[in-house]
Amino acid sequence: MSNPVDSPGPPEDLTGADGVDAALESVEQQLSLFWRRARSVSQQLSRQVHPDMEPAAYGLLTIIRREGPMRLTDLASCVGVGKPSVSRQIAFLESIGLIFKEADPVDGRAQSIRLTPRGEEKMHQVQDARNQVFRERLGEWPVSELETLARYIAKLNSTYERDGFPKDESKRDQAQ
Amino acid sequence: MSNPVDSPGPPEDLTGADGVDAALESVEQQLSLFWRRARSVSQQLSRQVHPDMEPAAYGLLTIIRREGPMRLTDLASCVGVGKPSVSRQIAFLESIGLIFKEADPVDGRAQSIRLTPRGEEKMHQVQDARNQVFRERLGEWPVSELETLARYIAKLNSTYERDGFPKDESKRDQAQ
DNA sequence: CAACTGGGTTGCTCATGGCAACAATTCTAG
DNA sequence: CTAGAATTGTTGCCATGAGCAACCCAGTTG
Repeated sequence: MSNPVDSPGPPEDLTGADGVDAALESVEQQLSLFWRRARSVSQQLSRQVHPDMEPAAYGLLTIIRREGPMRLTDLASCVGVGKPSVSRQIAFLESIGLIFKEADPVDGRAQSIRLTPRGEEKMHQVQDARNQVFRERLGEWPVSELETLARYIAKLNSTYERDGFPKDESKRDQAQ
Repeated sequence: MSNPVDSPGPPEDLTGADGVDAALESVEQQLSLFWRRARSVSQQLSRQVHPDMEPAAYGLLTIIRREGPMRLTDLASCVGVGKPSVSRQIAFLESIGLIFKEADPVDGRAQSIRLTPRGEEKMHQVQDARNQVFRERLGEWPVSELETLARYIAKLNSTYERDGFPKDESKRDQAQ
């Protein structure tokens, strides 16, 4: 923002803040639109791949699977929502046998949430199906673009991280 | 339950599709995370810029502003949600005096939705404030990345378009 | 022991959106 | 010209997901 960089590649030679402003506006609008559409798409997708699997639940499961057993609070803070929501989701997932809660031997209050074998299995199926759908939608994209997109969104996500979520306690700061 | 959706041995020809697969998975995960986080961020943002302005309403207003007066159905299809949702949002926006509905002289059923002067004014304020917030968050990004991000998300959005939304036109009530 | 802290759950409410059913209007046959 | 189809927008009912507050239970500390 401070420095009008001589971009070697792209020819967008807009001077500093102007270009940033325009670009920010584009990002904002596209993001806003995407956010709104994403709901129906995500529900649709979830219903395709597995009717039992709620869209929100899938996100939790991927994290648990990727990060290994973790406590509910960590999970909540990782996904960026409050504990109550996660608690309910987890309760549901436990009720259908995809995860189980294991008491932490060290800390009696805490609990390790982990996938059951059936959960692992289902995740395989669902991820397969999801991958297929995504490939139908984005398969024609050049790999480099996909990678870039993933990287940028990850960057976006990490940007949100440093600002704090309604984490229910400790950091319930309300940006004012 | 038994498993009605098992796809037994689909041709897993990963002929060079490995990279695509991995990239798709990244995109999927980041998108999933983003979608989940975006809600709280968006609400937070909306509350900052203007407490009266619901997150969803803002999206509608930007579109109306950009595209000019339009009918409710077009608006709904443009934003990718059903008519009922938009109808309610619009009713709310009208109740707080940001838009008004003008009867179409040609088609008695239709109505042109347009911004009131007050709506224009408020949009200015809100957009200013939003821009500021976005700049705080993304201002350090190189312009080229912002532009690329915007372009990719736009591409993503257009990808969804061709697939159709729950547009509510497809299935109609079957007569008296 | 009591008091405090931190992990998780539950009750209530809100925001958003879908589907179905509806009223009002226009269009299209016969 | 009139009956039925189609379209525009509205409303009722319900589902999902999330937040806040209040609560319970286990550990920690004095």
